[in-house]
Amino acid sequence: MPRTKQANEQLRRESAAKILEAARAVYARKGSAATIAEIAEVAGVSEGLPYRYFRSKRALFHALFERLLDAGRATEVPAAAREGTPGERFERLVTKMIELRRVMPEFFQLFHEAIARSSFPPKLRRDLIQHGRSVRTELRQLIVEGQASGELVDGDPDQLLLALFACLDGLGRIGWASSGSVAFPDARIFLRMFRNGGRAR
Amino acid sequence: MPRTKQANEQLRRESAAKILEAARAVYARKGSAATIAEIAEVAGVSEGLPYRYFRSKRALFHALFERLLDAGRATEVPAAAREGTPGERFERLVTKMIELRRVMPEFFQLFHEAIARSSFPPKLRRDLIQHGRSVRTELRQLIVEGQASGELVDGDPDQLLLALFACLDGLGRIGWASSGSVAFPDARIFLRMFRNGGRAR
Amino acid sequence: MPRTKQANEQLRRESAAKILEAARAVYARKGSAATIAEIAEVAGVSEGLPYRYFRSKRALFHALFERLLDAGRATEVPAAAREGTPGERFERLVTKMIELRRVMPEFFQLFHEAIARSSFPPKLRRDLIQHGRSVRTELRQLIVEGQASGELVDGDPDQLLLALFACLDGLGRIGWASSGSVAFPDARIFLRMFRNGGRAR
Amino acid sequence: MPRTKQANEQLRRESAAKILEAARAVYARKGSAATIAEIAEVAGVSEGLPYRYFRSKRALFHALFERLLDAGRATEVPAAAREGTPGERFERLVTKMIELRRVMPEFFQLFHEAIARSSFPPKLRRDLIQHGRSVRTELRQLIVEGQASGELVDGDPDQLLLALFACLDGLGRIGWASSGSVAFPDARIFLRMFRNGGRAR
DNA sequence: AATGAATGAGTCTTCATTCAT
DNA sequence: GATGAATGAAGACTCATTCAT
Repeated sequence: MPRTKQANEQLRRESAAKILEAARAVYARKGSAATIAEIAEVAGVSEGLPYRYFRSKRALFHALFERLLDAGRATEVPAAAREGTPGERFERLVTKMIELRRVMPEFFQLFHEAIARSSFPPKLRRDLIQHGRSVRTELRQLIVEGQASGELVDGDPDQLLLALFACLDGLGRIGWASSGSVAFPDARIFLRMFRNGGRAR
Repeated sequence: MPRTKQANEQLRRESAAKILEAARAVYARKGSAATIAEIAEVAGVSEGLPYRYFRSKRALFHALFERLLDAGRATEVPAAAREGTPGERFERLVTKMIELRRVMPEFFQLFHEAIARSSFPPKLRRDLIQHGRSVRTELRQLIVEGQASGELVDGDPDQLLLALFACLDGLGRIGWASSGSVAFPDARIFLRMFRNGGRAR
Repeated sequence: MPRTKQANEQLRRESAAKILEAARAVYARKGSAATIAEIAEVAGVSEGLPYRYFRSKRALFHALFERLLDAGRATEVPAAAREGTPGERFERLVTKMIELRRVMPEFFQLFHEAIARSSFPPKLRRDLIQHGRSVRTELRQLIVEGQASGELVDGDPDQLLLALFACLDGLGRIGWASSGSVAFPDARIFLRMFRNGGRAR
Repeated sequence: MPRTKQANEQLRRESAAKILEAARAVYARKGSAATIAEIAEVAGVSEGLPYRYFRSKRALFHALFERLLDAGRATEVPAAAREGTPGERFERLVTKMIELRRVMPEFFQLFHEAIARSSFPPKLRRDLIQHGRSVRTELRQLIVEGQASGELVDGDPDQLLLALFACLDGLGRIGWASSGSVAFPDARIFLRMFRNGGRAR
């Protein structure tokens, strides 16, 4: 007697998940030199199975990346729209972004691959870049407002933004390399870069 | 009539240099998906020539990386041992390190590949990690001393060190991605993270 | 409660027939690039079912071909042995063979595959060739007799036979390509090749 | 010292020719089930070499087919444009076409594959079909004219055309199967189908 | 009896590496 | 010293076939 529809769906979902998870793990270790054979081995399935779920190796990674992108978008966007002074909102948003680097470093790793490698799926790449740009725009706006209110340090907003993203990128890399096992610096250390130093001003 | 010894030497050195430079350029664009065929084309030599100078593709990249490592070591190490208070030496060293990220980002890109990819030549990897560790140790020492002298901000030195390296990593990535063409944040922005904000200002 | 023996038999026969029919349809479209997956889909059954009825893909096609061969044999052989002059019997037989090309072109398509592809099941191939040879022998005999009686045109009987089979092959191809939908030339056109044109007209 | 440009070109031409010739031979035997491995073996080269000359297996066959098409076009087209009555021109052209089936049956084999298999390269397919259509049109015109002049037999020109192409297709198949080794029927046998029988008309 | 998820051997394809010139 | 045609091992991908349900 054939399996029930539900049982089959369940099986398929589990297999696809196993393969995606294995792809993530192997990709983390080997980058785009990851082989299907190794992914299959890590997933504990045959070499052919990934092709029943993804048209090609490329498509498998595409699906993986899209999933990460979704996860990233889901958490990051709503964080800024809140009450409070510009400085408070800036600090809250930066703290949130640092936390994200700790929790899901794959997303940010991916972000950089997408920008660096021209072989990356163009649509996904555009999405990622668009996403990055919108976050950047929002942060710059907060910096300018925070400077006006005297909460944030003076200086070229673009330089400050660049410095902030350097820190964030670096944190993403640390998170990626250590997979959450290593200590992560406290957000307040970074906020000191931006807070208007002392009352004397 | 054969060429003179010197002329031959000269030719050899030029060819090897052309190939290494091409390898660097292609590696920057394609990562480890770089092919010998493309490197040869960029270098303007035949597909077979790289094998007269390097035993294998691996050896070619090994040589490339070693060269970068040498360049990195040459500039970075001597910079710290100098007179001045711990805080001054710390700031000088950090400024220097930031400058290096701008000038030779390949080196730092390489550094991270070495750590991330298990396929990296082990000896070179050890060298790189050793180098990183020594820099790290030196900086940690300076932080501790700077805190003692009241010049640097209080807090867990390891967290501060981690934060510093996050910034440096991020700067390396920015430098690598933009190949020197984009604005680079001023070192003083980062130093604000570490300077004891209260009185000394 | 199990189904009755008869009901089961019935089911089995229907499934096998569905699969064979689907195999024929897909084979017509894709040739030996036909896949079991597509045949199953066309038949509206699962991918695994064909293996309950046929040991292998090869065996499935073998069964299909054998069925076609049976059908061909059933209609073609008895048609010739009849009364009348040799010329009349020749014309009757040729007309019948032309008609067959129109009605079941698969059989003749198959015939040629069998001869051309060395991968064809040898036993079936032998049967097909044997069948062809016997038809050929009979026709040659009729040509010789028809020439003796003055009804058929003079000339090398083997050349005439070859010409006849060229026409028949071509008609088979036309029938195969058009699947019965296109006009088919009248048998009398071809008979003109063989009829002794001078007096009897 | 490197080979001269000419020597290299010579080598390349020879290799490409060897591979194409092997492809033709294997394709004749196995159809589209031909493998690159076998083609390479027949050509006496490595499995990888075909890919230095053709982007893919498909492209290799495409090149092969195009070459056959060129050869076919080169000989067939000019044959008709000549003086003489329509009947004479018709007979000359048909004789020529029959001869072609004997000399280069691959071309006509190909023609049918192109029409039957939807996987065939579309552009090439269009070319082949276009070529076939133009020949067909020309022959039909000659039939109509020949009927008007009383040289050719009466009857539906389309049926006569169909009968003619059936013969030609069949002859192509005979030529293909036997590779020139077997006797080929005389063109005059076929012309009898079309010649207006006797003076009595 | 039937299903369809899973397997793995066989092909296509790429590319580091060799070698005749 | 240099070239680039040729090799062949490794990796992507397909699909006939198996098997748990």
